[in-house]
Amino acid sequence: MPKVGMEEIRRRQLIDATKASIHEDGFANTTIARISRRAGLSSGIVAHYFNDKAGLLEATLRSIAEDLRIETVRRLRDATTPEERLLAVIDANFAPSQFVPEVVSVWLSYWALVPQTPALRRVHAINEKRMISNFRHALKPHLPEDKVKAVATGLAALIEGLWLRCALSTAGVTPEEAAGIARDYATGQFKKHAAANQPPARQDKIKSAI
Amino acid sequence: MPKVGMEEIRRRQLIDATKASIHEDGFANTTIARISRRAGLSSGIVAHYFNDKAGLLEATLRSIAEDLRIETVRRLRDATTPEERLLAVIDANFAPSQFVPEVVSVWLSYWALVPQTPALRRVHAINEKRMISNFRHALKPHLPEDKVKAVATGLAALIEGLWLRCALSTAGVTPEEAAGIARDYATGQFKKHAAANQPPARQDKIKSAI
Amino acid sequence: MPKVGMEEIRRRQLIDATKASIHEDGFANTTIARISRRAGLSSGIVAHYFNDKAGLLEATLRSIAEDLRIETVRRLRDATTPEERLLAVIDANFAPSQFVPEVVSVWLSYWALVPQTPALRRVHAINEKRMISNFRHALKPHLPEDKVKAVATGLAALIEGLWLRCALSTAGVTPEEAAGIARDYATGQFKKHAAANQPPARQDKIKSAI
Amino acid sequence: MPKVGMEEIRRRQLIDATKASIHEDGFANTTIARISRRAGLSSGIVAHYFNDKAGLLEATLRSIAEDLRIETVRRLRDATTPEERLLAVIDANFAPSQFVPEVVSVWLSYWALVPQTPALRRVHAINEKRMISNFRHALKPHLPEDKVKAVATGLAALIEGLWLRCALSTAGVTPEEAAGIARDYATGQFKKHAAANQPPARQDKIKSAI
DNA sequence: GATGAATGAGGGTTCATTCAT
DNA sequence: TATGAATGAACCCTCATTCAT
Repeated sequence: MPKVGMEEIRRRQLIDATKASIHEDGFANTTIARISRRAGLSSGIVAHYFNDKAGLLEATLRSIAEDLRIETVRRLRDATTPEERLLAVIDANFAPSQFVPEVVSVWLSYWALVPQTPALRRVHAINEKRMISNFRHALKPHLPEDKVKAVATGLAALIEGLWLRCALSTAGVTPEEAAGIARDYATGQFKKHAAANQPPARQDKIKSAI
Repeated sequence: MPKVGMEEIRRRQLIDATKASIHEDGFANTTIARISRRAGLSSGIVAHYFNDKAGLLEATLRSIAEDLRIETVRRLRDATTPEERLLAVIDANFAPSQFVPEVVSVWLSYWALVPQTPALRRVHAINEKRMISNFRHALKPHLPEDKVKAVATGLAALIEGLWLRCALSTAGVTPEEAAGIARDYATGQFKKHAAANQPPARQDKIKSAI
Repeated sequence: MPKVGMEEIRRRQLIDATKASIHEDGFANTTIARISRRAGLSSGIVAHYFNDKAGLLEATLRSIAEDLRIETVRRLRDATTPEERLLAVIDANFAPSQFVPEVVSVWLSYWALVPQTPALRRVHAINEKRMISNFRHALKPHLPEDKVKAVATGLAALIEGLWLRCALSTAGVTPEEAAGIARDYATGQFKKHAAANQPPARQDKIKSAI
Repeated sequence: MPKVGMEEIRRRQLIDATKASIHEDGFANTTIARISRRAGLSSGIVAHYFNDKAGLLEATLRSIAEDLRIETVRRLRDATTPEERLLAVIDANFAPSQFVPEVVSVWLSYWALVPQTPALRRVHAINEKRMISNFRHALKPHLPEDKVKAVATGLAALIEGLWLRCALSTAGVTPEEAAGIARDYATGQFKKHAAANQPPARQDKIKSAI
């Protein structure tokens, strides 16, 4: 008599153990044996629930990507103006649940795999598209058409660069500092454009929104 | 009597082959067998010149770090004002020799190893310190003391984030776009501060420098 | 649910195959591949049960040392007089189970490793201590204090020297011949002393015991 | 213009370095690289003078066997009676030049190779034959025909067993103790037989010879 | 006579995978 | 549903050997 709901529990256990192992042991030392030991399960269980080591790794990436998505969606629900939307997306990326070394270590490891792994490439492309899309929508009303892409790209790059430092710097960056830097970049871009092309009132509004 | 000068040639061959393999095969698939085959040499040669696979990998990282350092130093020689120095450092990071997928892939792979590899950790710490130090010196004259650190951090993050996209994006960012985004961030920070705290003349000077 | 009791079976299989390989292939040619092939198992099995090749080799030495210990203990149970004890120990060393080329080859190989292998050094020291201790106890009642050590050493040396010949000589020594030589040495030592220091009656008793 | 006499010098250097390496590094760690480094020469030199690693190893064994032979021959020149001859052979085996750990380590390592190495097997057989032959000749006049072989075998075994202890025992046996034990064995065998089959006068003679 | 750069076979080891239980 | 024993391919590394100089 198979227990119901076991599948979800086991999958969660294994994904969590994978994250922990990538962070603490390093990706190269993340083996099925270590993962299953951390999860308190046998090595065979991975094949049972994920078919493959690759399957577990992919599921783990999907998991953190999903966490970020949820964090973003939740904050976007409360945002009404484009500015608020922009800041909501930024803040989601530096939410405590995302800007912790354990999670960032996973992102970092996966980035290194993306170029050569078709499955991860697809997942990554989707994630990227979503983030950029969010930024472009929020930026569109305030920037000239030809600037939108560059700023959106810059913002995404800045966020990932700050994540990187979170994982790599011994004297790390705090989530608050990181969020501050990213917000600063966004507002700087807004102001610059507003000063040249828009009435001052608009600029104030932006400021207050931030 | 053995041939002289072979050592440097062989080391260069192997380092180049390592870069190529990391980029094309992926770091996880970069084996001594593949590297030496690419170099047109035997597998034993790696032990001969680098002791270890780890030794070759470390030498490869040192190599690209050194290339960046040289690129930076060369540009700094021609820079006279702080602004020019800042832009020189930015441009060095997007020089054609650095902003190519092959080199960026190596950076990417190494980032993923840094947290668990003491030797790479040291190399990374030195590189980081140098980059940040360059930025802080260039930013100091134009920004209030308490802003310098954040902007320097943001600039470094932005650069590495743009490198990341170079490695990961199928529709990649061009070096020119990337450099433009980074310069834009720097000038934005300058302007913002100049507008508030400095005479307009100063601002013009900045603009012209860029 | 894994099969129970497999561990002991596999360990025995591998230890036996190791002995056979050392004897037939020579220690230098005793590889994991050969051992496992002899055992009819895969090469990975060694790591599974012994961690290491070194672990298997150490276990093999412990095995033959243990066999000798058991053989000795069993014979000592039936020995009542010191003379009987002495002969029991001697006979144990030439028991059919010990004085066969296969087992002696293992002893021989290990002797060559002892000086440079701390783990084996410890095992060897224990074995030596036990053998010498057995001899000293048995010799004590019949020899003057200052002779005991030399005779015990001589007896141990003689036994190991006879083992050596068992392994090296094409026209080998038979267990019976070897045991006869060792017994002869022991009784010679007894007699010599008895003739000088003890009443004839005692001497007869020794003779009869032997 | 090739230097004359170089060959003998080089061969000696390499053989000495081989002995040192076997003793200090252990046989398994005795590589051509280590040997030639110890000798202050290049690795290619071994092929030049010994063709092979095997050739060098065989030459090294021949070298210590030859040293023993010379030591024996020298002592036999001064021996006139059979007893003296016997003791001369015994003493040669415990001469300072032979009973040192370095030389004994080499013997030990070679014993482990003899069974599987035809070339060494031949060398060993010759050595053995010579030693046993020496003993038999010396023992013949004093022992009944049927005892000679056993005692000669015992004596050879005892000597090699004592060598073994020299190499393996932490609390080693001194050459003097070792020689004493071996002499004791020989005289014991003589006495035993003399007591039974010969006039007392003969026995005294033996004693004085020892 | 002598070097040491270069080779490549073979070693021990690791580990994802399979499968009987 | 879950185990872990067993496999064997692929890895890194060592090292005897070769050979141009």
